[in-house]
Amino acid sequence: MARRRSQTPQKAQPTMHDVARVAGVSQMTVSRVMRGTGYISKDVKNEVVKAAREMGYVHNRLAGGNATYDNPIVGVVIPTMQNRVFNEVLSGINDTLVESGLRPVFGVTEYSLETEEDVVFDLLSWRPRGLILPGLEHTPSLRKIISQTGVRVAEIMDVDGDPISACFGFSHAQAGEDMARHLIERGYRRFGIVGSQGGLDLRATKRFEAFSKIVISLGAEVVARENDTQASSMEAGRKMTLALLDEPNPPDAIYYANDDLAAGGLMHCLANGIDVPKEVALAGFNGLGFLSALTKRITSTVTPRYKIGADAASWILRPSSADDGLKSDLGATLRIGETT
Amino acid sequence: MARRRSQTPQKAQPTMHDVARVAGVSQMTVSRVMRGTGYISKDVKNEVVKAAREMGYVHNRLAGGNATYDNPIVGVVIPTMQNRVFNEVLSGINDTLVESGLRPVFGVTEYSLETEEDVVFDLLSWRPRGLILPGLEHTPSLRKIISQTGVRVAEIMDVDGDPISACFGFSHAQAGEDMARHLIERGYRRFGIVGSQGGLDLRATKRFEAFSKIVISLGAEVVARENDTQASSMEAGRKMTLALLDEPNPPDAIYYANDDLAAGGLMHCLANGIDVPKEVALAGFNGLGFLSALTKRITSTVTPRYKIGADAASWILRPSSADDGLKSDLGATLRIGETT
DNA sequence: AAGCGATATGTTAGCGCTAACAAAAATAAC
DNA sequence: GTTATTTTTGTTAGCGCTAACATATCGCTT
Repeated sequence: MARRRSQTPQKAQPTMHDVARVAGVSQMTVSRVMRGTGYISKDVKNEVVKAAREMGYVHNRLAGGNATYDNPIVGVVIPTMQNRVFNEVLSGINDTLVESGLRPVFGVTEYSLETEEDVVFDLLSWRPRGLILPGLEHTPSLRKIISQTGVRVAEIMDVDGDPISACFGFSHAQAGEDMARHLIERGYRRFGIVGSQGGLDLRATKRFEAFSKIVISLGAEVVARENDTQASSMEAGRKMTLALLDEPNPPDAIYYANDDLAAGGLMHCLANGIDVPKEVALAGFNGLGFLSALTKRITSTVTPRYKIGADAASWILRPSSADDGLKSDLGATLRIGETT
Repeated sequence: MARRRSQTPQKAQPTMHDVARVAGVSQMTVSRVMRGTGYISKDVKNEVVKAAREMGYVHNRLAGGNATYDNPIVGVVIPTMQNRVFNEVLSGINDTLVESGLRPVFGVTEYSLETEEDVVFDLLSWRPRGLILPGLEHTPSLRKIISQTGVRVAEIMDVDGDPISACFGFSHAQAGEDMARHLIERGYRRFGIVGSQGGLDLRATKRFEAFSKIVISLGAEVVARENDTQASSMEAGRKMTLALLDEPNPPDAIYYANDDLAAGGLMHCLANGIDVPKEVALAGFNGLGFLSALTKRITSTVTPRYKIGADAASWILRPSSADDGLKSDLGATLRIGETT
């Protein structure tokens, strides 16, 4: 077994050298067997695999990565873990990476660009093969360190702006505009807007801005806004809907930052005998699966969450940098339900 | 800048040696500054930090970890990403680890013990400081490699069984029993059981078994079961509830594997004018926040998800192995709502 | 002014692994 | 049967970093 310079927290692990001795070959041969590269005879391979298994040897990719400057990991930054949207994005990323033998290492920003900076710096210390970041907005320091290290960066969820190298998402401005036009067409004129995260969700803000702009340009108005500082949830949606509809001149349609908030709104109406969409129309965002389980199908914008993750991951995996400046708009489509 | 043996995928990164040359000190001094250990004079420290920042130097923890046999990472294995329960567990893990400068590296098993084996093996190749695994059930090979490597393992979500070293969770048997007693006490006698993941969720199975046992021992019966192979969701819950209640002799109470399924059931009843709990009672599991946003508060068992993650992570961080064999029952409490 | 502990920096020898090169051994070509 | 080619193994040097062990330098006491 490997000798140690100092006492370790764990048991001393066998090294390739140890395996090599047991299998009666050179350490390099063990290395080749482990990586499955170069020429190895069947017999030797079996011998090595057997010895390794018996000894409980686990290939040390850290040392390997150190020797080759290339580690099979990708740094993944997300704004929050408390949101099922990112579950699906992460699934797409994870599935794609694992297929190629890579692993994601996560960092969470809690919607703070300053935290994002710290997180990215930390993730870079793992010398990842690439980075996946949320959105196109970043601090100057972040941009600087990215360009200094030359790390491959894929930005996701948004295409309204200029990517560092490549971005995968859809246009939030377009989504907001589409929803505004749809609601106006249906005859609604007095709009409420409900968000969360205290406006830190920059993508939601983009949707709301585009939405408001169109609404106003078409002669209607945004009469009320609610923006909780907490994380988005059905509870928050229900609470804010109550607040909005309790006012003297309530809106006739509410545009929510996402489906959870909208579903909360629907629950409020259901519980209080408010007719949807007669008394008030509701529209969400994301087109999550659970909407189909509610009593009324909520109008929403369906976003390609899994695909965004999968595409971003496979772009990172692609060695070519020919497709720099790539703006991949995966599209978001309005899905009209029974609440508008 | 560092010389390279071969062309690299990324730009050549500066090394400590490069920073040292620019700052006019030895490489070891840079190492000390980066890690904040040993004696360093203010002037030298500032000089080094400045040089590093200008050059865009990022500390290479891989090489460091290789030299010290100790990497600030923890391998985290979860059954699925498509479940908000794990979001909260992961939040607890992540918050706790990040506070101590560690990072989680994830693996997903999709509820397969064989996949778990592969995932753990892969995670071990990062020489993590510890491993967090879901549940107490694992394959023999998995157990073998764990004991051979001596890696620190925290098992989470369950305490019904013997942990490898320590476990953090609650008793699913107890939770199932509590729910059974509550429902029996309320007068329900004909039970339906609704699960998902095709029975692969071993913890749900434990709850259902304890539930059924108590139900039968108290003279009532389980008249119907539904167990979708898909992932758990409101949609699946609604669909299975329909199937259950469409039969000739429907149950008078349904015990769901989790809140999403139960909420789906409530939606089905709501949409079809079925009185809850008069015609049928519904009970979920987990006590997720969104339950409070529904039209009726669903009876459920509240589980300490965040705390499970946080406790498991801080146990990994604790160097002492004195608390081996630790079984930390964080408790799950019945929360009676309006659906039973 | 010598002596001392505390502070501050440098030197050396690796960590476990892989790229690159070298050298055998097996096979094919003629 | 010899040479060219392919397959199989080994040797050497080094990745970027840190533990352990020097070696200075400083401030302070007596």
